[in-house]
Parts: sequence; C-alpha cells; structure tokens
Amino acid sequence: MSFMNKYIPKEFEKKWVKEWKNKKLNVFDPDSKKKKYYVLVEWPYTSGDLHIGHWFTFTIPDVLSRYKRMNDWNVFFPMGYDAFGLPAENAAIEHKVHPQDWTMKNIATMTKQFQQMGTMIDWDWMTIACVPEYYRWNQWIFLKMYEQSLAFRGKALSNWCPSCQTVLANENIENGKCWRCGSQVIQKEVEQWFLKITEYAERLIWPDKPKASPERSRRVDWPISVRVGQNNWIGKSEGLIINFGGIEVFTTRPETIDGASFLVLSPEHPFVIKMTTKDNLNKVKKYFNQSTQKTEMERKENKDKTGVFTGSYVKNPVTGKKIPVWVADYVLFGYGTGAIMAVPAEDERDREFATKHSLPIIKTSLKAKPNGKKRSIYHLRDWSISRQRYWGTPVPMIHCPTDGIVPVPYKDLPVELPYEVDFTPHGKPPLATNEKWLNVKCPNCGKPAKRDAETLDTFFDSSWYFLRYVNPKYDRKPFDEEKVKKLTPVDVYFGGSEHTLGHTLYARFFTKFFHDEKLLNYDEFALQRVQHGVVLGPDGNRMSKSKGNVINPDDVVDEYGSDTVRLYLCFMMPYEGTSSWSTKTIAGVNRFLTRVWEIYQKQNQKSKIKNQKEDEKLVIKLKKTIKKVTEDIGNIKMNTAIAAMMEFLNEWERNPQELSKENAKKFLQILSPFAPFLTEEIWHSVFGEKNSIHLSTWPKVEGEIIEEEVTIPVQVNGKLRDTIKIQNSKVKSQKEVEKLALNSEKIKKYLTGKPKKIIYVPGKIINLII
RNA sequence: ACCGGGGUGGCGAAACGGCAUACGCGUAUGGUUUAGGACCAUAUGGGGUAAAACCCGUGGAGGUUCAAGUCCUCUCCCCGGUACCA
Repeated sequence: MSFMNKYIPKEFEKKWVKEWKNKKLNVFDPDSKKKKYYVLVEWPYTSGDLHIGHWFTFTIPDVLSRYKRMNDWNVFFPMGYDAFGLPAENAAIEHKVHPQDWTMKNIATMTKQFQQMGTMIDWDWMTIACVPEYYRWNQWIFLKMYEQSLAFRGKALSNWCPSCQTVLANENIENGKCWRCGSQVIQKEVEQWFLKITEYAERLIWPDKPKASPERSRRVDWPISVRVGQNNWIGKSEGLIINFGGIEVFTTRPETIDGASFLVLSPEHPFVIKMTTKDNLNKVKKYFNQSTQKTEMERKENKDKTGVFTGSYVKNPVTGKKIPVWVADYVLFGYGTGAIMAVPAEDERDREFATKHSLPIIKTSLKAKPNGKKRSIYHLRDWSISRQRYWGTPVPMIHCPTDGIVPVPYKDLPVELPYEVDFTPHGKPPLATNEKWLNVKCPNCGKPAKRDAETLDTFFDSSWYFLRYVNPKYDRKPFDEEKVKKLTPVDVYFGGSEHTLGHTLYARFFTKFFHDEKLLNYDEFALQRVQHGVVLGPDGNRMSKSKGNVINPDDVVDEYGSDTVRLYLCFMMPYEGTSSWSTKTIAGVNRFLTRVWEIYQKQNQKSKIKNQKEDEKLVIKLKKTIKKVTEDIGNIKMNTAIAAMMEFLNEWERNPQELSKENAKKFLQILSPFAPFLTEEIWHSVFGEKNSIHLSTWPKVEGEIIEEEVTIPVQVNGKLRDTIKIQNSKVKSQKEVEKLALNSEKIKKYLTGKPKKIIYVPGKIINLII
C-alpha cells in the first residue's frame, strides 16, 4: 500500500478550479442548439460569511445540474445576490458601517467562498439587487403597475413607535417594545404604497390538477403542500353580505342567521363610535386603546375572549328580534367587512365569547334564506410595499403641492439612492434627511416638489430577478424578451419552505402581471419547485453565533476537501429534511471517498493485464447501481443515490480486479456530479483522459437487468416464515413457486393441511392462508 | 388559534400496501500496529435461548386488508409559517 498515491484532496482541488476556469468548462452558451434546462436557486441574502446552509442549498442543485449536462442538456445555472434589506441597515446603525459598503464587502467575501464549492455556476450572469442597473427596473415595473392602478396609496395597520415616530419591522420589536428606545409599540393605521395582489387572487389559486405549461409538454408541478398552503393563504370564501340595520356583515353560512344572537364589530370599524351610547363611550374607547397594543396574532388567539357592549341593538333581518352590538378585537377590520353576525350555536369562537359574556345561544334551523349580496372574499391582503427605510429601491414618485402625486418620467430613471443620509431620523424616513436629493422640480408644473422618500420592500426585487438573469446587462427593458423566450420558464426552482406564502406567491403574481403586459407568453415562472430543509448545529439547534454551534464551511473544507463536504451534505438527509451536522458521519463519508480513490489506484497498477475477466454478478450490480443513481438524481434523492454507490463499492472491493476499465469508468462517471474534483482527477491520472469527465456522456443501461435467481419471501397468515430461491425464468409461474413454498421444511411445520387460500404477487411475495 | 410538515434502532436515516431498519455513524469483539490513531474482519432493534425455535416491535388508541411505517378515524408531542427578517 505504501507505494500507492494517497487521497489528498488539497493536492488537486485548487488545481481543478483553475483548470476549469481556464478551459471555460462552466461557461454557459445561450445560443447552444441543445435543449435548455434552467436551474434556479433562490438568490442568497448578502449576510456576510458563507454558511454551511448555503453549501447544502446549492450543492444538491449543482449535482442535478451536472447530471443534466451529462445527459446533453444546455444547463443554465446562474447566480446573484439579494442585496437590499434591513440587516444592512441594522449593521449601519449598530456598527456605523454604511449599508452599501457592508453589502459590497459581503458580496466579495461570499463569492470567493462560493467558488470553492466547485459548482458549475457561471458567474458571468451574476445579478445583484442593490445596483442602479438592477433597481431602475424595479422602478420601471412599479410605474407600469401604477399605470394599471395595481400600485396605489392605501392605509394599513403597522407597528408604530410613538417616540421614534416611525414604522418598525417585526424584527425590531423586542417583547412589544421598540428596539431602539424601548417604547411600547402600537398598531397604527399608516398610509403607504400597496400592490393590488388581490386583483390576481383568483388566478393565483392553484387548480386541483397541475396544468400543462404553454408550448411545452412539461407540466407545472409544484409540491402539493405548497399549492395547498398558498390556496389556504389566498383563502377564498364565498358567502353573503347581509345588512343588519345598516351594518354589513359577511358570512359564509347565511343559513344559520336565525341563530345570530349578537353582532360583533372590530374596534376600528367606523360604526363603532356611531353605535356606542354615551354611558358606554369610555369603556369602548379604553378597549380600543388596549387593542392597539396587541399584535394581530394576539388578537386572533383571543385567549381571554375580551369585548365590550356598545349599548346599541340592531334587528336580525330574518327573526326580527333586536340583538346587541358588541365590539371585540378577534374580529379583524381588514378581513371581510370588519363585522360579523355571531352564531354561538354553530361557531366555536362565538360560543366561547357568548358564554364568557352571558349572551344568548339560540338554536338554528339551518334553513334560513336571508337576502344579501353574493360576494367572494379573500384572506389574502394587498401587498404593502413601501418601507420607511434606507437600503432599498427608492419609490419613483414625486409629491407636488399643486399636482399631487406625480410619477417620475421613465426617461429620468433610475432614481438613484443617495449615499449620504441619517439612518436614525425621527419622524421621517432616512431618505428625507438628504435635502439635496429630496427636493426636485415637479415633472408636470416645474414648481418645487419633493421625492417620495420611502423604499420598496425587498420582495419586490426578488419577484422577477430570474428573468433578469438571462441578460443582466440589458438596458432597454427589465428583461430581454428574446432571451427570456429561449431560456425560461425556470425548469426547477430550489428554495426554502419559509417562502411558500411570501416570495414565491409574489413572483407568481409578477409573472402574471408580465403576462398581461404581453412581456411573457406564460404565466407560471417555474415548472417545478423543490423546498429544502435546514442543517442544524451539532447540538441539534439552529446554528447561531450566540450559541457557538456554527459550522464554518471553510474549516471543514480545509479538513476534508470540498468533495467530502458536498457528498456529506447530499448523504446526511433528504433535501427537504432538517437534521444536525455530525462531525463523525462526515468522517465516514470521507472514508468512502478514500476507498474509491484507492480502488482506482489498484486499477492503475493492474491495468496492463489483458483479457481481464469480469465478475458477472458485479457487472449486474453495477448496472443496477447506474439505474438507481440515475433515477434518484432525477427525483432529487441524493442520499439514497449515494447509499447505492456505497453498496456497489462494498461489493467491488471484494474483487477489485474483476471489473473492466470501461465499467470502472462508468462508476466514476455516476459519482462525478457529487464529487467533481476526485472523479476528474482519477479520470485524467488513472485513465489518461484528455477531456473533462463532466462533459462526458452519462452511462446508459440498455434493456432489462436480468438476474438468474430471485428470492421470494413466504408468509403464513401474513407472517414471514421462510424465503425460497427460484430461477428467474420460473418466477412467473405460481405453480412452481407454490410447489417450492409448500415443500419448505420451515413452512411444513405451520401447515395442518392444504392452505385455504394462496396469494402470490409475482416476483414479490407469497402468502399462505390456513 | 389557524395553515403546512414531521414522529421508524443508541444516532443521521431506508422502505411502488408485500422480507421494517438498506446505507452511514456509533458500539462490541478480533486482526494489524512498539503504542495510540488509522485501517481491515465479524456482530449489532428489544425480549428469549447453549444455539435455535418463538414472542414483541415504526408516538398512542381503534379500523380497513391475505398483508399496514405506508390507507381511514380519533388522539398526543415536535418543527416551520402567520403578512415590515430574508
């Protein structure tokens, strides 16, 4: 063994990174005649150091991409950064670094680290959100949406710090208090920009059966959990709007109206003041103030079933009885009409409320047919997109004292984000602190006016970046329609399940908008969606610096090499899974690669032997392994693909010489998407190949794999009692199998006579019922 | 509270309704080694036995089926999301 080369990945991994770059191995050719395959991974946020989670998220798509390339697809696997957002601004406030400098530095660091992974990402297509060349098109899209009345000014409850006079992100609230000044945060109606996603609600609902994608035979096939999740989030309810003495309520169960024994208004409902009698006024006002201190979730939970009586009554339009009008914050103003009829006999929450406040519970006939207007309402709300923050796309609008809100003309785009601002202003957004930037002339009347000083939600950036990727330098429109036609839709979109209700829904909405604007000829941007899980720290907790359980990819790469880290991440769990990092298991995976290395070194020494005899069984095992790995990669089940290769190696090691060169190369090829460095090195040094293994053609298994002998389990009354072996040619004959089963000594013990019934599943199992 | 996803050996996990625990880790014993490590071999769900036989086993309770981790009903526990973190 001593004369053999040892597996030392450091000796060749860096070499191949350079070599592949020089040979332009991973350069994507958009004009290739091959069929395109667009692999998209959610662009990562520029948080700083590369996390082992990034490796996990990207390695599996990379394995798929490499596999697809070896199967003659023109694989497009671009990359970019989600670079706007709150953490950059938090860094600015806490550490006095400018968000732009912080972000750009992070991008440089992360890119360097990413390139170590050995992915086939072509970095020339890189797109980042925080540069004017990108965000000017956010502004362009915003203006188009404004023209279609899809972008509009509205009001919504927001987290409000009364002392800082500003809206707060959920993240910046600690135990209901502002993170900076410690004041109690309240819920306040704030005017802001919205996108009318509700106009697309109906079209965003997934059909029961996946629909065919236009111009392609492939179907849009998203996981059922995502489709159901989004549909529930859109939450369409069909029902009636019924008038109770001027108050409109929405109900999905109009037939229960004769059991409606009281009405409940949300505290913000405009009728509350009107309905409240003098002696109840103080009580109701106090209740309103209490409600502003609760988050929406606290309100929905409504643990204490709080509420107050207004002092007024309205007539139940069906029974004619007077029923009391109450105010309670478990009724939300933003949903339905902000008022409900309470039917405690039928509804759990209403019953609890009625019990708590001693309100009548009246049986319903379930036959009532009240008058009302049919209406569909949605749980989905319009998307609030303006943020009172700095690090984002400036809203391309101008506020003019004479002309009101005026859009920035297209020719004046981009509205560039100014560098100099105060990040901790009071009572106004950061952008408003730069007077030079803020003050402009009205494009309409030319008189002094002010820019809109708010920025767009970062989800705006990520709703269309996958279209920008196809030509990031295009300067006439957000995306190059010709290239988009050729390279999109996305074939498979990898990302986190936390984006089910946000990002992916918004991206679908944008796609439908572009379709309506005739910029796209399809209305679903990704044919397939795959959601990944989480790599936890070795202690089973989410990795965090404060817990000290963070695995730094650089360290493990240094210890084992990139291939081992990649292989371990593929092997540790299914892509959708969540489990903890194990320093022991990765050593085992490294052991596997070492054994692979060594068995090929032995091949090298014996390769001069002619007329090599192959072991038939081993060749069959190899064929089965190729088949299994091929299927598993296609189904993104990398962990079982690796298990199959491990099984094969275990067999092969028993007879290392009994596989031909040709077959030995095939095994190397199916391992290559997982361990691109080691396989490339062996491909060249052992087999003397001149071209890259990654451009070789994936091995095919022709025809059926036929084994001589098949093992069939024999059950008696459903319990396994023996197994029999039978020649493959006879396996289809139930008589032959029965004969063998009934002759087994082990089985005979259980038989008292002839079995009552025999069930034989050909090639699988035989069950004797006695 | 609501919506989605999960509970399988000591651990990470496999299993088109058809041999539960593949593959890997860990552990034990043996080999190799000056020693340790590394490596190699064998064993490894629990009970039971000299060894077998056999019995019990996929969070819990029922059900469907020749056959259930897998399908159905109820239930307990854990994770993610709930709209300004990305």
